[in-house]
Amino acid sequence: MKEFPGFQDCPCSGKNLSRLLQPAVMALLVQGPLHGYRILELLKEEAMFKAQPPDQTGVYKILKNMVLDGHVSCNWETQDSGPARKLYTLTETGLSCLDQWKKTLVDYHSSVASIITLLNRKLEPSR
Amino acid sequence: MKEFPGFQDCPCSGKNLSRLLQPAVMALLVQGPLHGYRILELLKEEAMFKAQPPDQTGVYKILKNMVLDGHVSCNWETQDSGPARKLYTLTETGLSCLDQWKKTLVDYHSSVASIITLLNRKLEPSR
DNA sequence: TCACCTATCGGCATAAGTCAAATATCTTGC
DNA sequence: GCAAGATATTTGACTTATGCCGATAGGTGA
Repeated sequence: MKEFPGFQDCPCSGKNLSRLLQPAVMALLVQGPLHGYRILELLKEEAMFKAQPPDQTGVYKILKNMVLDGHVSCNWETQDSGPARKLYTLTETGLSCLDQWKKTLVDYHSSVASIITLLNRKLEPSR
Repeated sequence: MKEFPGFQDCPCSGKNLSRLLQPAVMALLVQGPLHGYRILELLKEEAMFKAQPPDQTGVYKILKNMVLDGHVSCNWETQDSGPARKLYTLTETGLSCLDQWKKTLVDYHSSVASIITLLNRKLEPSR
C-alpha cells in the first residue's frame, strides 16, 4: 500500500515526543483568562501543533489537572448566547509553576541541541 | 518535612519529558558497536543525563526494540573474563532512522524554542 | 564466604496523549 | 417545527514510553 515504507510508525517520526501541552496552555493563560475551547483554537494556530493538532480531550484533562494542582482557577461563565463555559485563570501558584517550566524548557532545549550535535558526529578517520 | 514545597512532583520539573533515550543511544552506536552496559556508562557521562541518569532497564528495552525494528543487530560476545554480553551494531536501516531523527529533533528543537518564547511573553500594558 | 562489579531481563505502575462518543446550548436554513 | 452544524465540556477505554523494583548470573577480591 505504501510506496515507501518510511518511518511513520517509528519513534524517529517524533510522534512519541512530549507534546508540551501543559506549558503551551499556560503560555496562553499568562496573557489572560480563557475558556477551554478558545485555548484549543489558539493552540491549533501554533506552528508546533500544525502538523498534528492538539487533542480536545487532552487539553481539557490538562486544564482539569491544573485546577486540581491549584495552578489555575476556573469559573462557570454563562453567555447571552451559546452554552455555558468555564473561564480558566492562572493563579499565583500557576505563575511559579510557569517559572519552573521556563527553566526546565531552557535545559530541555539545550539537551535536544546536544543530542542533535551527537547525532551529527560521525566517526572521523583519525588523522 | 519539606522546607519549600517546590514542584518536585509537578510536570514543570521536567521529569515527565521525553528522555530522548533512543536517539542518544543511536548517537553512540553511530561511532561504532557497543554493548549495553557500556552504552549505559557513556550515557551517564552526557550532560543531559547528569541530573537523572538513564534507567538501566529502559536502555536495554530500547536496544531490544531497535533490534526488533531492524535498526541495530546484536550478537552475543563471550569474554575471557566476565559474563557474556551482547554487542550492538547500527544497521543501514538504523542509519536511515537516525537521519529521520535528525530532522525530527531539529523541528522539535524549534518547537521548544517557540514555547519558551511564548512563556516569556507577558501581557504588556498597551502604551 | 561475602561483598561488589559486570551484564541482561521481566513485571508492574504511571503519565501523557489518543480515540470514540455522550451531553448540552444556540444559530441557521428549510 | 426541525435537522444540521458550531460551540463547549466531559467520560471511559486504550496505547505508548518510561521508570522502579527486583531477579538472574558470572567474575573478582578480601
